[in-house]
Amino acid sequence: MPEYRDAQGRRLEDYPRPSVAVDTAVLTLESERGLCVILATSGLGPRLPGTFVHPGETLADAVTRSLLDKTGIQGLSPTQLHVFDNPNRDDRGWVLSVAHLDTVAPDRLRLDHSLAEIRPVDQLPSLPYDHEGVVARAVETLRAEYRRSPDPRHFLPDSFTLRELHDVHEAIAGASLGRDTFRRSMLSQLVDTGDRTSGIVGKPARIFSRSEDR
Amino acid sequence: MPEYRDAQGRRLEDYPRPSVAVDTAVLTLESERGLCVILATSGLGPRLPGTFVHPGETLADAVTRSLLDKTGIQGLSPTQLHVFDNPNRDDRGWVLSVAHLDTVAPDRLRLDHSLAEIRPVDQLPSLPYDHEGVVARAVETLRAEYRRSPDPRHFLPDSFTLRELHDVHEAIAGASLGRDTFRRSMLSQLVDTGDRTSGIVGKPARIFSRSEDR
DNA sequence: CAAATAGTGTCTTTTAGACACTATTCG
DNA sequence: CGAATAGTGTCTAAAAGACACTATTTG
Repeated sequence: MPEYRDAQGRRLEDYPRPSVAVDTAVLTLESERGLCVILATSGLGPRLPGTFVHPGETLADAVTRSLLDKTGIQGLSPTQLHVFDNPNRDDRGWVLSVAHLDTVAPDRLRLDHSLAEIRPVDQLPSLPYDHEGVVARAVETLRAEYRRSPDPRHFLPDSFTLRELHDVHEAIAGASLGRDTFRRSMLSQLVDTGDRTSGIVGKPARIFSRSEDR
Repeated sequence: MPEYRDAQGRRLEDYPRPSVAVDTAVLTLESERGLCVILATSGLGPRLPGTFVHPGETLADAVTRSLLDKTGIQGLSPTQLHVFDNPNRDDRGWVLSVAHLDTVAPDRLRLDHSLAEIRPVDQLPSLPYDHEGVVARAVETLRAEYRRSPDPRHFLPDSFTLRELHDVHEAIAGASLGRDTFRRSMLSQLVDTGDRTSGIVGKPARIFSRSEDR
């Protein structure tokens, strides 16, 4: 690649540049405690997992790498939320941080408990930098996604009952949702597999799957 | 400030860092052509106004500076849209670009026409980098804001008639909106000033103002 | 059969949309 | 007065919400 120089004969590297970090709120569901976030616990007190972005990497690459290194989990589909850009937000110098949301289904969560802990989003400890704001944005973004679509983050397996989907939605919304309206709005967005549950008390439930990849 | 060093005794500046740019889709309304975007026209072909972020600046500062320098307009309230982060997106090297949306009311637009032109968002020329995607995101974001609130970007002055508001919403939506439903949904979100229009044909219209700063 | 859960039918309330009709101004 | 625009009243259709009732399973 021919080296670039601007009108003053200078390269990009001759101008001051910020360090760029990523910080990620990984949200998951727990049956008892509802919507939770994963916090790294590496001596300095609880915080969101993050790292500096390396050359040749995308932001999503950096998120995935930081989650593996800092919490032992396999990242999925990081979504950008916001760039925190206060020039004085980090004592170490000029650091921009790109906040992300990621999600992991409870049954796929393999967490290294020596590195991380799981906390309900409404019972957070005090977090450094802008991390409490990141969690708030992550929760609001996830709620907006689930208002539009049955299970866009695949918290459930490929097929599931309406009851299971209802429980997921209530956990994410942090509120109860009304059986009738929920059923009607979801039926039009799901595919009936024709199968039924069996082996548990009560009338067998229809088993549905997502249409396309919603 | 004591100089920061990490566990390897290195400073932040010892690690590779990207250049960080901002690019902004400034949207405005024209009575005949509807929703439009401002394009810089500086010899290299039309493109969104942008600049590299300087030390000590926020991203919003950089947006404001670039708009003044490249188009002669005074920026208002830049909103972050997305970070474009493909490591190879710029020939000059590793450059992240933070896309922004800004808006300017037609009567406050003082454009330097030797530097910039105004184009309807549905009649764009071919744009470099990710700039067509930026415009698309900007338009979608603005439309979402106006679905939720009467005039969050203050395209209209402090007081206005329902007709004027209706025209703004149709221009932004790029579609006609239905007089009755529009009226009903807006009345509950506006404050009746008690004044009426006068001097124009037809029944005088009530003049409303925004409640709070919506 | 009793308890538990799934699913249906139906009624009411709310909201969206259409549209005719009235009201008030200018020229 | 006629053209133009603002505002109201009312009807219908669709959606949201409540709730009783039926259906089918396990233990």
